[in-house]
Amino acid sequence: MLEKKEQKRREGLPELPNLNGRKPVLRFAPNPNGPLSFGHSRGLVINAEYAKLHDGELILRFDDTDTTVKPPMMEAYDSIPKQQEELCGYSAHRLVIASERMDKYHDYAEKTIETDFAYVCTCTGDEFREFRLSKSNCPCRDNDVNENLELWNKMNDSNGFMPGDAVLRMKTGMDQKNPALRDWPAARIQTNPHPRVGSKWRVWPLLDFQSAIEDYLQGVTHIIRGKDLMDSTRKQKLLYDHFEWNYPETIYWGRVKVHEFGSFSTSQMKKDISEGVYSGWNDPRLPTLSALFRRGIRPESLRSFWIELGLTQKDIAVPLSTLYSHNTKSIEPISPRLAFIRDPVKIDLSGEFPSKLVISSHPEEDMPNRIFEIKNSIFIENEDSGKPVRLKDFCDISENGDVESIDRSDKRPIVHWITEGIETQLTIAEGKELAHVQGLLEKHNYPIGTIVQLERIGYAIVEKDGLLMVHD
RNA sequence: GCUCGUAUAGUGUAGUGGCCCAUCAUGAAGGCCUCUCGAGCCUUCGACCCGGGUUCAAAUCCCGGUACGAGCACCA
Repeated sequence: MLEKKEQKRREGLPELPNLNGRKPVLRFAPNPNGPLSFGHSRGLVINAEYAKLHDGELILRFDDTDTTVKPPMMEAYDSIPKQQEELCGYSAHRLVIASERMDKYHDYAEKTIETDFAYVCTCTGDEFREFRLSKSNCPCRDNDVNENLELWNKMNDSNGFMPGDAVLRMKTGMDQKNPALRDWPAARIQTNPHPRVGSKWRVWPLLDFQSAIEDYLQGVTHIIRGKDLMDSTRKQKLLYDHFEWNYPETIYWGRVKVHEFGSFSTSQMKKDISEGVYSGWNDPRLPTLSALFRRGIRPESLRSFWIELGLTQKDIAVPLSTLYSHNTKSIEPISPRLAFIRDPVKIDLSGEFPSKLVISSHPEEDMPNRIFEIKNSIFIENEDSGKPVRLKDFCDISENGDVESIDRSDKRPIVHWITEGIETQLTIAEGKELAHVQGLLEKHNYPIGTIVQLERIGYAIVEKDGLLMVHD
């Protein structure tokens, strides 16, 4: 009999391919040349969710094998694990630091040489590019194993080759259809000291080699990576084939662009911060995780945001408002209401009205009440003045401040107001600019870091010296 | 140049031959509720890149276009 298949909308992340009852081992491998940013949060969230979903393991790996182009930043080794935990809700099961596993990479590099799957190439980059394009062998390819071993030693010898003089190449074949796969480079010489291990090593593996070896050693079952690394997968598979290892399942995603963030690179941010363009890594204008957290974007919002975007290979552009709508859902129930009066205008009240009001801090949730002692005047925003309005939770007044009704008597606009307040600055990150709005903030004693909702304005977070806009 | 990938409403996304005159979210418009321009609820708008082919039947398979993106680094 034919079974009717129920087609329901799939919720959440798609199934991990070829799991076959295994507990998956996933990894996220940032370069600690700077702190985590919005882009990293995708990899973190998706990998961590899968690991949690299937009771598997998450590996946090520092791919810190470049001391020249992307020199490691020591603080990042501390800040990244902390932020990983904050974002994912649990800390990674394993922490791997590539620079401390160099002996393994060297062992395997030597194995590739000994098994004649690698050779030391002393051609220049330009020379090799020609060979690659013309599918012709470079002269170094004919070195025998012993020659290669000798040259390898010379790469490792501080009196031997200098950076740029020689690289180790995998002998994948110059006749590969895909030019990217032709005898790809696996290791090169760097003499800049590494901040963690100094000058202990001279020959450092490149990503395709280091990552491939480490994934094997860690028993990684599933790799989730950008589709820009598709050729990386193919290169690594050739290495796995040589060692007769099984390559992990690989899932790719496309590029994500957030228009409001424009293009930031870690190195550019680093430069701008040192030049004082930004106040620090958590400057609200920056797309770093610390800035987002500071701005009141909650970890669970980032998680549901990325899960909803899913794992398609499409390159997508998402407006920040999508992230905000996720965030609103999580902060709305916990945000007490406060009045913030921009451009305040004092209104003298006349007529009958109570001298004390107790107003709730949230329309639905149970929160401590706000208590107002009302004297003879209140403040409203200039924009709301000059017309009859309803003071929210208080009374109807005329344009002159005559109290016309305690109960709501008509459909006049409802405005927020305040008896007295503290001169406060609200900071708003608008693209690459910071806008500041002065106003009178209702008295409160919420601690720093509390997200409040400024009535009729939006959400803001309490900072030491004022308010920082979350979003509206 | 070579190689690889992707194409469903404004934006994301579900959907792997019939349940799809296509899902959900977000957005926009309107309404309800509410003493916030917040939250919630309701309604409406809006899409299968193009052209062939296979098939009784295609968003789903095949071929060819087109568009966009990526790799070919001594970065990750």
